[in-house]
Amino acid sequence: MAATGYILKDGILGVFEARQNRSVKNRDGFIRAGIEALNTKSFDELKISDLAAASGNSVGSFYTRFQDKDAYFRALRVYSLDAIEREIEADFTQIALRSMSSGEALDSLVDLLGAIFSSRFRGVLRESYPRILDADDPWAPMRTQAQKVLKTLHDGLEDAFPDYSVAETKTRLSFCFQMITGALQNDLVNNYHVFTLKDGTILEGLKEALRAYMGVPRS
Amino acid sequence: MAATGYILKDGILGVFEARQNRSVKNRDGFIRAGIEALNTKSFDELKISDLAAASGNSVGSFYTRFQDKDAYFRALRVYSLDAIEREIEADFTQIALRSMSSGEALDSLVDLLGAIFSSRFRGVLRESYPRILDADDPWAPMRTQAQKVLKTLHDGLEDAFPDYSVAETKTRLSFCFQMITGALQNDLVNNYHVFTLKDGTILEGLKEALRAYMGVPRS
DNA sequence: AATAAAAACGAATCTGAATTCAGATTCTTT
DNA sequence: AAAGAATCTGAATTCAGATTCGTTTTTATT
Repeated sequence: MAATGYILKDGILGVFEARQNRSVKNRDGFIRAGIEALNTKSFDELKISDLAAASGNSVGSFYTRFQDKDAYFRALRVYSLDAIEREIEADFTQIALRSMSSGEALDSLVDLLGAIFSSRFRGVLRESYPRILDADDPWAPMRTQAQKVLKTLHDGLEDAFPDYSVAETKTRLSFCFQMITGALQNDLVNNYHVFTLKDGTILEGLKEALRAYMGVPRS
Repeated sequence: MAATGYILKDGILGVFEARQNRSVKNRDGFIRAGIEALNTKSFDELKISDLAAASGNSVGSFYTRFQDKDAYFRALRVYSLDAIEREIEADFTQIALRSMSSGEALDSLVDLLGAIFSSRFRGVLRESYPRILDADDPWAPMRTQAQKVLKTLHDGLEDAFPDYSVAETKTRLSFCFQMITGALQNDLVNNYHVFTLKDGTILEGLKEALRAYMGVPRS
């Protein structure tokens, strides 16, 4: 029976199955090192030899786990999106939403995405965007997750915006989601902006703008 | 006297001065080919040999004009930002704004940036963002231009938003600007979004959201 | 504890695109 | 129209990393 990793699910293209625990540790070490390094450098700037050094492994052992550098990125992404998904499921629940006003619910969406984009996975996310159009549709789990979040939000709030029909509300919430991810992805790459995630100003701005867009009366 | 190019200003780091017209044509050919190619590929994917072939030049002649591939990108960027700047100066004027309501003025800002992000320079812009933090501060002309646009807007509209003080109006217009560029830059990289620049839906959404954010009454 | 399968190791090899360079050609100047 | 400067050319070179591979070490099985 194959040893099971506590970190990574099986069956990623180009990621070899680990039969011994030491290779699981090896693999997980590379993944941890990569996720961290991507918060400082671009993927192109990562050298296999540096990753090996950082995780106490050898270059050769990298290639016993990953077919090539691309397969390695796939592993980083699967792990990260998976962890993000778990955090969302835990934090963004129908139950929590029920106790909120429509404005607070919108705010909590902003905060949720803000937390994700400033998490330790931000580097992986940043590098994932330019690969969205790859043939294996790597962003599919993100889209699915976004749909779930929107459904959660919408199910709790379909009648909460009196200015708009149920259908219009759905469309508008989808636009809100896109505005938030647009602003945050932008902030990930840039650094000069007046409003930024670093000091929370971008989240404050988004909250106000989205409340206004959804016709939520001022408190 | 040095031959003067009709396309590129002088004095870019690593771009050699052209003394004969054939080298100006050569250089401009490379620049045109690059701007076009970047609407299809990433800068890393551009091969000097392909650029040479596309512009009817040789690999060697590339290096008689540009110190290296980076200097070439700088040239692409200077040329593009310059052309964008000229278009903005021509289209986004105080005079034009005077004939508009505050809502229409906001709309015209969205349209202006939408036009830029879907112009033939979109590839250069896409590649410029990840280089914003370079030591030579390549984005400086863009920031200057943004300030000018905001000043033009603000000067024409400082009393147009009764909900907000003059200072608050300024801050808010700056946030509007950032929302627009965020959404559009995002659209440049991604492709799966519901709202996109391709069909104008993203511009419509932005217009509505920003009007609401600025407290412009519905028409 | 012997054997075989996995895995680790890192120096050597490979790769492919950027860059160079030694003529060959075209301008510019006198 | 000759001389010298500028430019062009593309095959050869360089180079930074990714990838491989022959050995050695560790683990699992008997």
